[in-house]
Amino acid sequence: MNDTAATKSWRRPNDPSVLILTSLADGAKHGYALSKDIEHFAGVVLSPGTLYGAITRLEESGLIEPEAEVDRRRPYRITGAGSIALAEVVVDMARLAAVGSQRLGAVTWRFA
Amino acid sequence: MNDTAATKSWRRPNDPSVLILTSLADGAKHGYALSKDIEHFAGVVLSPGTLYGAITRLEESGLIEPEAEVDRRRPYRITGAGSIALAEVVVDMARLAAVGSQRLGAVTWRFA
DNA sequence: TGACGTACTACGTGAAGCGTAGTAGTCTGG
DNA sequence: CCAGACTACTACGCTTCACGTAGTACGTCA
Repeated sequence: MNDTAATKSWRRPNDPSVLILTSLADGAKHGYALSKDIEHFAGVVLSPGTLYGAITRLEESGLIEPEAEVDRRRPYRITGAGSIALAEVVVDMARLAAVGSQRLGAVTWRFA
Repeated sequence: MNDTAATKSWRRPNDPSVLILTSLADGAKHGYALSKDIEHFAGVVLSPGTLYGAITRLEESGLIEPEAEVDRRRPYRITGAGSIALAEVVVDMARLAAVGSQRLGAVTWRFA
């Protein structure tokens, strides 16, 4: 359907990548701030290994890029490609959620 | 937030499990039919290894259960626990998609 | 000054995605 | 009537990633 080669290569795994992109979508953040933000909006705590591993892979894929290091904070910002990829994933997730709820038969929709 | 122990243990990986549950949500199907249905509604082709591996794990988790084998078709049906789990995932996905689209700033919503 | 919060790096393990190959039955058409 | 396509799986192996644990280091506040 969609699924460009680039998309496929990083969308494969779970979702820490998606969570990171989502978090960066409203402004650059460094690792620790990311983990706090994600914990806040998704209720998921990513351990350092997961977090920085995913960050490294996202950077290698060109979906996020580092800003100038301040103190020992290394902030990252989402790239254009990253925004596009995130948008695609968001649409896919929404569609899948729609199909799921439809097939389950009228799920009570409540997201705060 | 939510995330019961059971949920966590199988939600970890990617999504073939979610796709399978979604597909089974509107009726029992055997492996091959599943793969066709998933290809149809999600545009994703799962290779046998992925498909039957995920099926096995879902069965071990009690989220789906086999029906009587007819011919050489082994149909599976979603269990109560499976429906609940799927509903949770659907809500999570929808919420994540909502946050993502919000942060991206008004994504054009179009799911056929 | 020592405990706590911040901000990472490094490393190892296990599980799962994914593909490839192989088996076997059925069904269709030339 | 047999070759090829479709159906429906099983078995195996590779690679990647999630995830955790441990460790380093700096700042701050009591």
